[in-house]
Order: sequence, then C-alpha cells, then structure tokens
Amino acid sequence: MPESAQTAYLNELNPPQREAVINVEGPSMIIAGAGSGKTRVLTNRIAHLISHHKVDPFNIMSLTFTNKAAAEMRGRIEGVVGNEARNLWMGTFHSVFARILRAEASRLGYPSNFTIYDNDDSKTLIKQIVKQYNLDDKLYKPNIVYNRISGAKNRLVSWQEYQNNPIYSEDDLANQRPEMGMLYETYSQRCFKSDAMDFDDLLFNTNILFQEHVDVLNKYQQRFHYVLIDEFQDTNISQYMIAKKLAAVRQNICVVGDDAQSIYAFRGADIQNILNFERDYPDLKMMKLEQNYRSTKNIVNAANSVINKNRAQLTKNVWTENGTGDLIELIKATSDNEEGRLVASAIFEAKMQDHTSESDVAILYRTNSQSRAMEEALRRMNIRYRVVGGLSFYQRKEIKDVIAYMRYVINPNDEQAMRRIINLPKRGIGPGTIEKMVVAATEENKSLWEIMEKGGSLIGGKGGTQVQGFATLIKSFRLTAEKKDAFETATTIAKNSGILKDLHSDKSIEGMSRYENVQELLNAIKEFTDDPEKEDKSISAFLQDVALLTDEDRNEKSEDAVTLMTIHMAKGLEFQYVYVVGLEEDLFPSQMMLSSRADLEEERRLFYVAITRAKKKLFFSYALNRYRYGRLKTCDPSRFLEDVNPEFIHINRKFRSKEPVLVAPSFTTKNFVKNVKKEAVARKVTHVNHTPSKDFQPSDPALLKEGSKIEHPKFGFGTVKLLDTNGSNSKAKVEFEKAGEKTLLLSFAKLRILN
DNA sequence: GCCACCTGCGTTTTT
DNA sequence: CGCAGGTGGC
Repeated sequence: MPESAQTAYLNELNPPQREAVINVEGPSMIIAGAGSGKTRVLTNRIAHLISHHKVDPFNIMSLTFTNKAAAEMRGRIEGVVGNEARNLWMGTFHSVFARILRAEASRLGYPSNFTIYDNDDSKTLIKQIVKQYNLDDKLYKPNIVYNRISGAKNRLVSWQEYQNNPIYSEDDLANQRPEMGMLYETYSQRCFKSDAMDFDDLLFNTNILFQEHVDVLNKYQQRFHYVLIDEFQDTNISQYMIAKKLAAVRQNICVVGDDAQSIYAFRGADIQNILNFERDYPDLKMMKLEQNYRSTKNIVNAANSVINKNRAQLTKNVWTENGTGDLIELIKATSDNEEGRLVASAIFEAKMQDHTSESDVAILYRTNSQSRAMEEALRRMNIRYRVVGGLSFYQRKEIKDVIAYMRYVINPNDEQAMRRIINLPKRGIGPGTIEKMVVAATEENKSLWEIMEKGGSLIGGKGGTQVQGFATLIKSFRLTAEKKDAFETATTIAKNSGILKDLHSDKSIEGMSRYENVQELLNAIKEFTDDPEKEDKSISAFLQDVALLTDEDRNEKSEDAVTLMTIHMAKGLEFQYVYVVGLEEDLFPSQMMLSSRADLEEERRLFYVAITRAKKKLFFSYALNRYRYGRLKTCDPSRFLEDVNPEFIHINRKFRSKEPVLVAPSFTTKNFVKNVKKEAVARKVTHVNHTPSKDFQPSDPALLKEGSKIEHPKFGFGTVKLLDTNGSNSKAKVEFEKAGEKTLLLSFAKLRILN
C-alpha cells in the first residue's frame, strides 16, 4: 500500500496494475489486454523506479516501436518525476541501437556517421544487383528478395550461415530462386561498402557487436540496470536477443504485450518470443491486466467472441465494468460507393442528433485504396476528414531528393544517394556514364568518388566534364557543411543544386506542392538548428535524427476531423465511434492471408484490433460489389462477420441498401441475415453462462476419444458422443450437461479433457 | 540522353 | 484504376 505522497500514483491503479508497477526486480511479463491501461502501467513502473527506488534514469532503457509511443511515454513520466525523465534511454529499438552503433561503429569497421538506408534504398539496391547479374527480375522481385534477406537478418542468420545451411538453399531451390544466397551476400557487401546499414542491420549489427566485443557488451550491461520492452508481441528474434543480452547480468527485464494484438508477423515479429521468454526466465513474474477501461461490454464481449476463434493464444479473460452500450450496427451496401454514402450519412446523423464531434470518429479499413470511396462520400456531405498514412512526408520524392544530396555530402560512399542525385536536375549524366565509372572504380580498385573527382581524364567526353562539374558542386557543399549549420547547408544545397529552381519552374499544382514541401523541409531543419537542446547542429546530426523519423512530430493538428486509416495504423489508438469497413471475403481477410492457418489467425487478430479501438459504438460495413483494379467484382461478406457472436450485432433496416442486388451470389444478404438470426437463436437456447475452471487449459484435440469427458469454456461439461476425424475439418458431437447436444469443429473449439 | 507511349501488375508496414 | 518500368523514335 502506498505510504507517502510520493507514491500517490499507486492509488490510481487497480490491484493487478499496481502489482505490475511495484514488482520491479527480476524478469516480468505483463500480458495486457486491449484497453487495460498498459501505457499507464509502463510509465508508472518507470516513474516508480525513479521516484521510489531512486534508480538513476541513466540506468533505465525503455524500448518501444514508434517514436510517437516513446515521446508520449517520456512526457507522461516527466509528468510524474519531472525533468529527470530526460535522461532515460527511451526510444525505438532502431533509434536506441543506432545510437549505440554510432558510438561503437569502429568495432564493426563502420564510420560513426554511417548512412541508414530506408526500404526504398534497399529495394533499389536489390534491383540494381539483380540487373547486374542478369537475373530474371520477374523471379527476383525486389520485394521478395528484400523480405527473404530481412527475414534472415531478423532471425540472426548471416549471409554466410544462409549460404551454408541447406535449409535455406533447398527452400530457395524449390522456389526457383537459387541465387538468393548470392544476392544476400552481394547486398550486404554493397551496403557495407557504402557505409550504410538498412533498418534490419541496426539490430543485426547490434547483435554482432555484443557477441564479438564482450567489453562493449559489459559496458552496456553495467549501464542499463533495468530494461523494459513495450509491444513485446511485435518484437522479432533479433530484438529479443539484444534485450536478453543486455539484461543478462541483472535480469531486470520487463516485457509488456498482448498476443491477441500481434499483427506484424509479416514483418518478422515472432510470437514465439513470448514462449521463449517463459522458457528463458522460468522464475518470471507473470501478470495479467484484464480489466478493460476503454469500451462498452458489448464491444469487449464481441471482441472476445472473435479472438476465441483463434487457436494459438494465451488464456486471457478481458472484461469491463463499463456499461452495456449499443449493439454493433451492420451496414450493408451494394457497392463500395454506396458503402461510403451509408457510412458518411451515419456519421452525419450522429453529428446532427448526438452532437458527435468529427474527431471522435474513425473509419478503419484493410487497405489504403479503400479510402477513396470514403473520402468522396465524406466530401460530398461536407464532413471534415484526414487520411493518416499513405505516403509520409519523408517518403516524398522531392524530399528524398534533397535529403539524398545531404547524405551524399556527408558520406561520399553512399552509392544510393549518389545515383539518385547525380542527374538531378538533368546534367546529362545518364546510366551509360555511371556504368563507365563503376567499371573504372572496380578496375582501379578505387571508390566511385575518387573516379568522379578525376572526372574527365578517366571517362572522357561530355560525360566526363559533366561528372567533374558535379564533383566540384559536391565539394563546395562539403566545405559549406564543415563551416555552417544544418539549415544554412541545406539551404545552400537546395539552391545551388538547382533543385529549387527546377521545382519552382513547374507551375502545375503538384509542382507547386512539391516546391512547398521542400520549403517545409527547410523549415523543419531550421527548427532543428534553433532547438537549444541540440548540441550538434550540423547537417550530419540532422540526418541521424531524420533517418529514423517518421511523420510523428510533424502535423498531427488535432483539428476536428474524421480519421481515416488502415487498421494497422490504428493500433494503440481509440475512438468513440469506429467504422470497420470493407468486411468482405478476399479483402478482409485478405486473399493473400488465406493460405495458412497462422496467416488467417493473424488476420483475425487484426480484426480484433479493429474492434477494440471503439469506445462507445462500433459499425461494420461491407459491399456486395466493389471496384478492384479498375474492375467491378462481386464480393461475399467476410467470414469474420460470422466470427462475431450474433447477439452483439444489430441489423438495422436503415443501413440496408434499397437498391436491388444486381448480381445474386449464393451468399446474399438474405442468406446472411438468416444465418445470423439462426445462430442468434441457437446461442440463446444454449447460453448456459458457464464459467470455465480457474486452471482451464485446452487439451490437444488429438487426444480426444469417444466417451471422453470434457469441459468447454462456454458450454460447460459434457461427454463426446461421436468423433469425425477428418484433418482440419474434424468434428466432435458432444452431449453437454446443460447446453444439450453440440457438434464442435475441433480446429476451433477449445476443449479440456477431464479423464 | 530524353521524352512519349505502352504494358503489366497490384496487402498490411511502427523502423 | 494508377503507377512503375520498358521500348522506341528523336
């Protein structure tokens, strides 16, 4: 119990939250259900370490996935402990370890001002390599190659191991891509030669650093007494191994996460980390935050009914004391455009009748392309909106161009930056000239920059002169960069390179917006140099900041507007009113996620994340026809709609299309409504309100026999009457004591065998 | 080397 | 549909 005013914050926590805050020693795992106050616990835990246990903030490392989350958490901790919070090592995995890598770069043969390649740089480089080796670019598509390399790095497989382990070569051979190992090697070497690391390298190389330089590892182990990880379900093996190494001496490692919200496996996140954590730290304290403070009972229970359809999950019982609230509204449309109209008018009506503010409303979709129809409808009804995501500021071509100049000025080995700007604006240096230089560089074993400096003498002709002019320009920028701060250097570059003039002469709307964007970049740099907290105001320091920055600290004007975004982007956010749109087969779940059970379960977790964003009221919608890739396609309602226990769904006449259904697929609304109703009736009869035993654990369905006594979390106790084993379609007919006879799909039902 | 036209292809994406 | 990349004429 709290003893002093200093720990007054503990009074604001519920018992499990308080446990999670005060148990600071040793390994802990906090499983935090959606809306259970996870951030609050994490911030209070850190505040508690500082103010109660007198831990120096310099000794605490707290890792998150987004800059935004880190900034928010730092702010909240500052609110409790004050200025001291500034000294926390708090940031994204990538930014924290980039910082360490810069400090220790020489150990790995890198300069400390190494460049960080973003995904575009990586994929462009892969494209170049595939071309250079005359490989089939249909087979070796940049995305495929990149994902393969990324996957290997995230599992700490070096290119040497990749080439030596037949697991990979056989797999690649089976996929007709025998050169993958060679591509991985070449890609790595090209990055190294360019003094560049990609995003995965920041983690991979940190592992190498700690593995091969024990003194360095020791130093950081001594430094960080407490290691905390947020969104642990989204970590990959590489990230987990870093944290594990850092915490190896003191074992004060705390991970917070929710397996039900793991939606980034496709980027290497490995849910296995949660299981590994339990294995690696057998004496861990496991804490569960299960009380939801965000949503109504109907929303929480609907979400539970969905996630229960997944087989792979930790047992967790999310509940709430909040009111029951409204049922979920189901909106059915004949077309994507009508879906937009129906959603827009629902928003409009709520605004008129309940005085809902636009900023309380979010429209969530699976793919960015779905925003179009929504935007059009909202515009027509004069509803303000903002689209989150899509192309971020720093991904815009004109911004990347200017930044490429800066990168090249700082790092003469940055080949990707060089290729980007050498002929921008047009200088008459084409691929032919660049190829000549690459050949010359290889033949004379010199860097590209050395060749360029000599320009004319080596290449000759017009190209040579042009190259020499370019080299002179870059040299002048380098002189500026040495003497001046980031803002002056960037301004000089933008002007003297000719980029600004080029953009200025383009009087089209897009051209003017590009010009403004570059001006905005310069403003951002001015802000950077004006910031009294920044000691180093050089262009190099700015680049280090910007490489790992996404859009966060820009815009985010809290203007009153409806938010449109993908469900992925919505993770961690909450809104009073949420519209989950496009609930159709092949769209959500995405057709590309149907091939394996694991994929479909990840997709279902995505649906769970969407549902749990809503605080007050939730809407689902789908269209029976939708334009996809310019063609009209008929769609079936999503199977996920059937995953929601129908007692939480309200089917409202006013949301149903009045137009006749043009194409009549077998699964029409009528059928769907009938199905929902039928299920609703069935549920009512069998709702037995069974509370599962405290230690309820589903058993392996393979062990089921006819006559087995079993427990089902909802239907209670029963006896297996009939078994139909048929692969993934295996069913069991069970006679329940209270709920009567049921046929259960074994791939879904969680049964505990009692005898 | 540059520009205009044509073909092909298409999730999600904190870093 | 809309973009990226390739081809062909200048």
